[in-house]
Amino acid sequence: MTLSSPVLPASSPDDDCRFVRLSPETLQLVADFFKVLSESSRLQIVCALKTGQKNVTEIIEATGLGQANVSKHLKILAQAGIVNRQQQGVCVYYQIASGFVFELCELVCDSLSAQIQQQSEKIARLEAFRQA
Amino acid sequence: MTLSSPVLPASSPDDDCRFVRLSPETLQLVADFFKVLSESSRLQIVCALKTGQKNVTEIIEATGLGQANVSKHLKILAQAGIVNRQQQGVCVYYQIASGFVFELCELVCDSLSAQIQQQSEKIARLEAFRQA
DNA sequence: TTTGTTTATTACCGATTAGTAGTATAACAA
DNA sequence: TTGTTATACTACTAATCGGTAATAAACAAA
Repeated sequence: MTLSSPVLPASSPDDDCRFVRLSPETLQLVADFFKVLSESSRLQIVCALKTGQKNVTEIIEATGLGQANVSKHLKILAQAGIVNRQQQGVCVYYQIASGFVFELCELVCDSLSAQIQQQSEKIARLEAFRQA
Repeated sequence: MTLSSPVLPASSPDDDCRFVRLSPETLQLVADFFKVLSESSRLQIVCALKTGQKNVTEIIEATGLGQANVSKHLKILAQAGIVNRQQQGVCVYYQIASGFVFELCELVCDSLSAQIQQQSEKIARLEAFRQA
């Protein structure tokens, strides 16, 4: 199951460039998904849920964010399919819908680390050159 | 090379939850990276560069975006380390810095496809239930 | 020099959004 | 019923951001 859904074009086997042919509408969907993850408050909430489901109050305590704020962000995360909502009596519990989010975040972390590593090596070389 | 850089905490071998322990500052870095990819115009530019390097004029033609707009987005993409800048005479050529971006986008595409697939199956079941 | 081309930058407008205070609603307990 | 707790919702403000027109700078060609 990759890109065989009705709205996303199918990829041919000998084509490693399927992302190039995506329509503007599909790109907008992808961009919208990235936008959900482009707010540190929402990433904080996602992190707080990594160890298991939490209700809203527990999320508020874990993140230090305001109640209305958390509620708003949870709605956005739920609409994006990143978290699931489950009512249990008075409380509403939220949990990560798929570990996929963490895959994404760790890929970005790795990339950022590599980038920073490269930059510091470049600076070190420049420094060595300046000394000589 | 994963998270051994100075600013990002190292992960212990038996820990598959390194993302949980990231500091707010690191989360902000990750969020900022996602924000760069959260605009369909920038994704269009990335797509246009998938087949190889292009100068600004070629990118403008490929995407249909305005010149000032493309220039601004290219600056943002370059600052994020997603594209590389290379001056060749009068023209400035840009190219994708790492195929990593496409990995990310295709992961999101796959996830969105799966999501849409699930939703249409759910609707189909509801429809079948309504008919009966 | 003058003209045209390529790219970057600045200033501005309109739209979006994060955070918050206040309010509403729903479930439960006393 | 009354009060309390948990969550959601509704303006509202301040800040951010995308798109664009205008300008500038660098360079090539006539």
